[in-house]
Amino acid sequence: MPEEVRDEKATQGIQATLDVMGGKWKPLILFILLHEGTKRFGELRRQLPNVTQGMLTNQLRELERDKLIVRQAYQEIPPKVEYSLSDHGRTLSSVLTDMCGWGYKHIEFMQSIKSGKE
Amino acid sequence: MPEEVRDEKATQGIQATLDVMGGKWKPLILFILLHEGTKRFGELRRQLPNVTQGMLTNQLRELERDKLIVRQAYQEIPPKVEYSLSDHGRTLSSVLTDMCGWGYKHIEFMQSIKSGKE
DNA sequence: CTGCATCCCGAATGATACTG
DNA sequence: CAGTATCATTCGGGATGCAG
Repeated sequence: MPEEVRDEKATQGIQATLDVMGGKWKPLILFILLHEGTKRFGELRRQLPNVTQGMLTNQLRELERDKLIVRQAYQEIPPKVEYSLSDHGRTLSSVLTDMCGWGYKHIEFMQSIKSGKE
Repeated sequence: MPEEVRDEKATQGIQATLDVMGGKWKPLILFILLHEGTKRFGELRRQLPNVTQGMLTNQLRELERDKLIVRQAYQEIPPKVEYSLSDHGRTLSSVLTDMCGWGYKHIEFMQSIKSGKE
């Protein structure tokens, strides 16, 4: 397989991952659902003080569309909606963990450089 | 450690990773440098037909700022500049590979759903 | 050959008010 | 409580022309 094609295919995979969890709040939402299980809309909202209702709804809709989370609505008054990771969403766990780990090493690396300069 | 704090820290790491490789062309640039080693500016440009000069320069500058790649300029006429992964940049390899792998599984997963529906 | 500066656009994000 | 609608804003991405 020519290099260009292989590179392009590799990037497709990475791009797909980025498309799915690249939103500004998606990583945090996924992380919360991964570690704390099912959450109601209001609970998520309270745990994400800087996210507006509209944005939260938006991000949740996209995650649902991409089959990473499951939305369960109860037809009650008052309304009640619960979100949880799907089985497919749980397969993101290792990637999420890896990125988290690398990110921390990166932050430390940058700080070590900074302090070394000054 | 309270849940909110742990979540926030976890997200910091993920966010740092996203900041660093989240640009539209960065994953591909990193992948090429990872697999093919040092490249001249013009070579990269030819391998990324859809990226404008300006964007390529931009992305390379950011990657350099984040210490993922090394820029070596030769003071010649005509100018010659080579880019290569730094040691730190190479530590991204496993993350890149993981994301690539998950992305592909995701693409297949979505296609299996689509074909199942129709 | 390589890179910078400038302008421009559309998408993503965010604030606010309203509804079942 | 959960969600929609609308409008403002910010920002990444892209085109073009110039420069060392």
